[in-house]
Amino acid sequence: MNLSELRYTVAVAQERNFRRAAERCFISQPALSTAIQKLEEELGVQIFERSRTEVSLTGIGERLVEQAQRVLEEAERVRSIAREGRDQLVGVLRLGVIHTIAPYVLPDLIPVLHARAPEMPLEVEESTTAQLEAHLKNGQVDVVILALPFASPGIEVLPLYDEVFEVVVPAAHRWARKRAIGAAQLAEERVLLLNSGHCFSNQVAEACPEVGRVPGNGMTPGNSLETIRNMVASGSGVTVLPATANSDKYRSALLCVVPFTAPAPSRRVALAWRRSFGREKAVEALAQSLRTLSLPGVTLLPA
Amino acid sequence: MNLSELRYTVAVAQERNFRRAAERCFISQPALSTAIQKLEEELGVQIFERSRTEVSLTGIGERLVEQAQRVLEEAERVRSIAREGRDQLVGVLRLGVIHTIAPYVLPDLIPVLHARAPEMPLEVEESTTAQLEAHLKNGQVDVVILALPFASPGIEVLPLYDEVFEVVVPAAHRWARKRAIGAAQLAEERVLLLNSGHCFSNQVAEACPEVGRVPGNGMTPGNSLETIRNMVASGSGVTVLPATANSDKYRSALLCVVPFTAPAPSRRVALAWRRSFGREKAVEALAQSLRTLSLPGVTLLPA
DNA sequence: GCCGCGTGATATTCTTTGACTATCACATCG
DNA sequence: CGATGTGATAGTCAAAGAATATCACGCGGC
Repeated sequence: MNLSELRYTVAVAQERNFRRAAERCFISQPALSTAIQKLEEELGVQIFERSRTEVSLTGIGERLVEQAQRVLEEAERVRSIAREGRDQLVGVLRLGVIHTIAPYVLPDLIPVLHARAPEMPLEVEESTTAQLEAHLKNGQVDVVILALPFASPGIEVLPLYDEVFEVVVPAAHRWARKRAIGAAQLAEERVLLLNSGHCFSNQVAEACPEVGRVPGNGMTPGNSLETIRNMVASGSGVTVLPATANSDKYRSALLCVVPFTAPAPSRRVALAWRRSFGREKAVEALAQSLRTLSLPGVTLLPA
Repeated sequence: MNLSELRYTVAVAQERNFRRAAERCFISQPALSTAIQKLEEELGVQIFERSRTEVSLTGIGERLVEQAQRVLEEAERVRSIAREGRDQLVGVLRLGVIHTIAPYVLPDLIPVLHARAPEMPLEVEESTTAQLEAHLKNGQVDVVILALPFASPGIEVLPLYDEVFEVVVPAAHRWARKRAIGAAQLAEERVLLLNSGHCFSNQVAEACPEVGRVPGNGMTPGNSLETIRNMVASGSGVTVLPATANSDKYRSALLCVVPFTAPAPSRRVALAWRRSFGREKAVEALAQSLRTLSLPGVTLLPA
């Protein structure tokens, strides 16, 4: 039994004539006859009574045709579901974002992406790179916004922009008026950083090796740069933040942002997704949307 | 898209592993892979995400699999309906019977046939041979009980039994005490018969040509031999009835039944059905049931 | 860090299936 | 009685579906 046979059966039932039914099915009459015979044989039941003059349904044939129609309708719904799903910009996109990017990029990103792909709701997971990598691989998220370096088998990576780091000190700090600060100078201060589960802390430590030598650094619990910013404002020390975390929105009278002396340390932000994730258009829409945001301290990479 | 592809898709969705799914479908893994690819291609949608390590459903894939299952369920119901219909002794049998047989045979036939085929309800149409032939050919009835001669293209005929004719006269009639009456003698009397739409009247007229010469004969309106019997009881004339119409059940003090002198005229009763009517078992059950009735004046024919 | 294992994809071959054309057998109708 | 229209049958062929053999690629153990 296959869908063609059911389609032919319904056609014969409606036309009550093999030739006309065959025409309607775009096949020859013998092909139709043998198809119906094959189905009747397989089902072990006579569906039609053929006299020379006319075709009629047997009692059981009537029930079978009715049910065959139901099968064909449900099959048609498969096609219609597929039609709906054809647009890659339709359907939930599960997006992972590292803690040190999410709060500073998502508020701007979401409206832009929504304008570009209005039928693609986001489900956002904010976490660490390690966690997001695992969830990316097991399919719990589809695309991740993270900082390089990052590589993983089966995972595609698209670098998007570079973002400089900046020093944040209390407003009353002796560095508050400085034009720029060298990385080595950070060794003089207590530098508050997120714990080492966060790539950003490691990148700061790498860019400013002197920081690592100061005891008490890098011990902050929690996952939020905002906590650190508050601690700095309260005079617990200084910190280094990515530029997007220092946009006007986060300005405070208690804090001063001071750039690094050139070359300022920075991180490269990228998208990552499973190579097998089929919705390239969705990834592209996300990348384009991120590129159109004008974020402070950010240099776009060529597409 | 065909049912196999849907079946394979559901299997992969359940196993989340092409090899195991292929095994469950009794096909090779490559065959499964290509089948799924073909379906995805046709639908223009990716159903599964294949990483080296595991298979998972895309968003649209989940909906498609669910719908595919629905299609398969409905297809399975086609098979189950066919299974039910496989028994030819299940389902309505539309039976046509001529007026001069129905009232005398059906009351005995129905319980016997019901015992033989309890799941085969009868729909009975009582009519003339001409009308029944038309209804048989256009499918309004399936099998007909009638009197020979009868032949029609595409119609199968099975003779069942011979039934003698008998003369019926009022109890006070001068023939009431006779042992037998010759056909020619009927010319002496007013013989009441059904109108010529009924084969029985014609057969009587043929067996007793003298009857035709008496004016006023064969004019009875209506389709019932009982009307004629009542007319005879009331003294309007005499008549000829088939033996089954004279069983004990219909005996009356006002009437006497007198046999013809040998060789008594008779009619041959038969079944007729469309050659294309597939339920030979149902016809056979009907024939066997009729043979087991012990009807008066009836001689069974060899099967 | 390399090798073996398990995964799905691909290439090639072969069988099966579905469809075509040509033709038949049969009933109907002028 | 021949013309017409019906579904069935015969013979042929191309396309679909499946099998075997093999590949490419992650992963996990040593």
